[in-house]
Amino acid sequence: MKDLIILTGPTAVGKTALSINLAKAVGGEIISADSMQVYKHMDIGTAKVTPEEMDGVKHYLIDAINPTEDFHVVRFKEMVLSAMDEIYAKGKIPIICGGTGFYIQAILYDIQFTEQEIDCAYRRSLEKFAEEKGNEALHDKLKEIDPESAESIPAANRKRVIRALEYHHQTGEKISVHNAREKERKSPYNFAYFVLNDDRKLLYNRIDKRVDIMMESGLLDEVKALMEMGCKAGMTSMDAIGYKELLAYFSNDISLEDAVELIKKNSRNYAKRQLTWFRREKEVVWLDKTILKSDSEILDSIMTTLKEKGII
RNA sequence: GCCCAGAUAGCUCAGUUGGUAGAGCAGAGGACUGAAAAUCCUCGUGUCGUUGGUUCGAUUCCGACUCUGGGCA
Repeated sequence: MKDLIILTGPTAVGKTALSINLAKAVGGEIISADSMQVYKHMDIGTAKVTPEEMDGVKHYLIDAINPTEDFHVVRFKEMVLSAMDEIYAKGKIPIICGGTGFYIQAILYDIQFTEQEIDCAYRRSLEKFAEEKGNEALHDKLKEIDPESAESIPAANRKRVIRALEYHHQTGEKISVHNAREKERKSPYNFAYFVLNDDRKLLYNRIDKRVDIMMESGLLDEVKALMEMGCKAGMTSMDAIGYKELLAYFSNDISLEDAVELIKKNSRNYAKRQLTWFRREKEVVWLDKTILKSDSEILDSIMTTLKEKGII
């Protein structure tokens, strides 16, 4: 079994600096598991690692695609798998670092996705149907073909209702069956899964402060430049926190002050959702900064776990 | 100093024709398997500013006091 290190945690907890120290300590290379740092030209708002911070440690999946492109788990998985091959070939250990729990899970448990390309036309027709007939009517369609999914997905969650219908449409299988099957998967890796966490109040303070720093560092100009490249609301990349709010400001929907407050709030809510995700993951090693006070203590704790697992 | 308006959940406020109260936001918990920084679900007891009075009963009516706005001097 191949070794794999995962380092994650809520936004602004301090993953980046730790990941680089860790990579140096174990002779690893870093693969970003961040749904927004993959995009070029989105540096300030995604708090992307700078080349200086990388300090010679190789990073994958950073600045990998253009913000006008679409990105999703399947693409992520393909790219990560090839990066991992490259790293193993060098005899190094891959360190997956980033805050997108869903992406991490896809790699860790080697979740299988369907081969088909997404059928945009079908998706759009469902969207239109919901727009005209309402979420309930769409949900009723799902009830007919896959009652189990309909039971677990609320009608209001249109996105997931659409995906469930789409899955059935493409494969003839119920997505509930697929989900149940994938849930049973055992990881093909000898892995260590670390979640860095801190006191909620401290974390929120750090988030608020970091947003102020982003604004001082020129986030407005960054967003303006993206608009000039053709980025607009509705694109996957422009759903990113820090970007969608400033886009709303530029289209005169909200004041700058409100936009900044919204960025802070959305970041806080996001951090909370991330923690909900990680709590549910099995075999997670929590690194609690209220107990492990210094960087070296955290690193020592990680090294101990890695030795236990035979990774180093 | 005088006049007016407020004082109710962390915040902004609603309300109770007198029977101890509820929205939005913030916040908390949860879900998630090709949009995931996305999308969605659940959760509201608080000396109703303090203190007297009227009343079977006051957060609600009356008085005084304190504080906060605004106005007049």
